[in-house]
Amino acid sequence: MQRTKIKEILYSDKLDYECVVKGWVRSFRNNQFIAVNDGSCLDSLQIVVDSNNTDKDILDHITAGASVSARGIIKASLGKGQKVELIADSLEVLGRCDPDHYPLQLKNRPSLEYLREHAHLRMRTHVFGAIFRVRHSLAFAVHEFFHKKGFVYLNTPIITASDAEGAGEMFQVTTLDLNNVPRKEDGSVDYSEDFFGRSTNLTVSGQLEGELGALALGEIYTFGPTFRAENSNTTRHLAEFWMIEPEMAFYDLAENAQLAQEFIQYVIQYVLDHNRADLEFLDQRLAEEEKQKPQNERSEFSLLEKLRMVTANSFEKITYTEAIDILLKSKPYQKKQFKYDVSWGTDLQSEHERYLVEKHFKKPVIVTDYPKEIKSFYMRLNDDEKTVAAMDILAPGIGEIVGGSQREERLDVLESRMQEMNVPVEEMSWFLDTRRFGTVPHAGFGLGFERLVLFATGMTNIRDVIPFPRTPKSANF
RNA sequence: UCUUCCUUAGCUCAGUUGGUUAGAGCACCUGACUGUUAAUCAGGGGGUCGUUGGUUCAAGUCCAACAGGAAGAGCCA
Repeated sequence: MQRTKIKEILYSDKLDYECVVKGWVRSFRNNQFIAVNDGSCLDSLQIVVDSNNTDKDILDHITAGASVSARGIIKASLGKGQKVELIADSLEVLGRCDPDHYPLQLKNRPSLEYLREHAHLRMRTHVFGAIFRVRHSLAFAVHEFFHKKGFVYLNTPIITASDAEGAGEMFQVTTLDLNNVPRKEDGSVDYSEDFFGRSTNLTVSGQLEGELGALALGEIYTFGPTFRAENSNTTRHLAEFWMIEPEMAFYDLAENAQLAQEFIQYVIQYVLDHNRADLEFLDQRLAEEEKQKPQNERSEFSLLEKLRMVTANSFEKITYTEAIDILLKSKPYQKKQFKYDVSWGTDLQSEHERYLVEKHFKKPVIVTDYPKEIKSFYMRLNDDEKTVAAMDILAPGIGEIVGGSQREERLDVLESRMQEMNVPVEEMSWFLDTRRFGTVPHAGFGLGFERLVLFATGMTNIRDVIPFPRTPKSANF
């Protein structure tokens, strides 16, 4: 008999039918009730066993973490905690779980840090089960959103020879023997002997290749792994993360910002519609965590309230110049509570972004038109020649979740910007070809998928929303 | 990379101004229990106090270095 998933049983009104259920034991109560979870949903199914008529050897091995298979009839539950339960006719232990050595003792509420060190098993817990089901739904919604809009999913290379992307330190990819590196006469490494015949790295962004796609297919998006070898030790940075990068021909900055907002609202609405139980559980988890904090640090909204606010309201849209004005007039600035000074021309610091998003507007904020000196060479120069058509979307609790811009499509302007910022023009000739041959105005943005998952789940550490986090000094599993 | 904090039983954490044999809850083991809901009840076992060095009559407690972890900053998504 084929197994039935627990989700199907719990989310259906059907009764009095026979089925087979397989999963992992969460708890065994009163020598009679086994709570079994199979990962298909947050809740467990209660299996009722007649212990007088069950082999003692089986009963002795019904322990937390053991895997079991049970066959029986689904009945309306006599107890109060659940609607239905499985009255078992037969019960089998598929895989024993020695409770003395099993690292997950869920009744002890192990800390997130402890679970992080046992990442190979943490997906069996309520919290991580919920997180990774929400993560899946978000990924699915990303593809659905772009597909419905007619975007082409483009796979940009993971290994790249371009070192001019300028988005951060790169991981080198090589098959050279590091104990015996071939050298040229001048002592430098001879990369002509390397696998690709040149120096290569893991990608830090698929944007430049994405632009090539957009200037042929119209609208494309990438969704793939991205690598930064920065020594960043924060709750919002990973060395390996997943980035979504749409790139659109014929879009200007305003259309770009509009798309980004629509996109975020769509995927959040998708999980509100499809992951209700998981989000309610994460909402409660966050509420309990908030209770531990002092009153003035607590969030005034619950997770579900925050998510509904994001889908229901337009994001606030301001220019960099307006943001500086707001900050200069703000109480913390006038009371000299900011650690960093505020002045036109310098980048917004975390404390400034947090003030704008969490105190002033209390919702996601799109900041546009930054000074050209603090942004990348490929962003389109505005007519004032001081600012570029850039946009960052700042989210409460996360900070920068989207970074994007209208791209510089004018060959002469782009070349002079590259020279100003010491970007090797010759090496980038393939990129400049798009501007030489049939250039068009276009725009795009990058969104850190894990930061989106952070926002949707209310988790606070990015290492808890990716199954196997890679951070400096840590690449286990 | 910088700053600050943390490391005591399998887990979560107490441990006073340095002072005898380092505690609790849960988990675990033994037993009881057929309507439990993180089941409950009775009994039991379990510790090189992160590592190394130092101060002291005496260090879980004070000092230093190292290791691991966390928070914040910078960089960014």
